[in-house]
Amino acid sequence: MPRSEEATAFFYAVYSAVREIPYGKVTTYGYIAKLIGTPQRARQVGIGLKHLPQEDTGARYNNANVPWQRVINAKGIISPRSQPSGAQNQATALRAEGVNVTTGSLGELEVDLMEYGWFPPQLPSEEGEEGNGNDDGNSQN
DNA sequence: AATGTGACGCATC
DNA sequence: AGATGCGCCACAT
Repeated sequence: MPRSEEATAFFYAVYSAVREIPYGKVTTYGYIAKLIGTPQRARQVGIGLKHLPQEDTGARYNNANVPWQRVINAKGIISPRSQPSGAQNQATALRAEGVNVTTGSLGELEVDLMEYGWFPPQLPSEEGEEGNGNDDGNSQN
């Protein structure tokens, strides 16, 4: 693992938090950052997912046990900066679990956060990890 | 070692 | 409304 201890620990916290996102729900990079106690590091959350290991590397967190597809940006749009087909790939993965992904006129792949967003409240003294995660958080209106 | 880039988000203009 | 600036900091060159 080519990263510093600190970066590795941060990435692990990210992966661990992402694993808490329920099937068929999505959340944002910024929210994951907030959940692990570093609300200003949404960008680093993206970096962590970008470097999520392949399943066959044997890494304990990998693209098979971390639902990376459930993380999108705060605008409710699948990050267009991934691989050329990466965004489409992510959309396909989300649709496979029942998430309605719409395509905008400019090709943006959007998810309705009111409908599918997962934003449970986190306790002030609870950072790094949280044992619960039951609320599905969608309380529109 | 230094600089540029970027799976982001929010305040401002 | 859309555009720009800035904080954040791991990684590639």
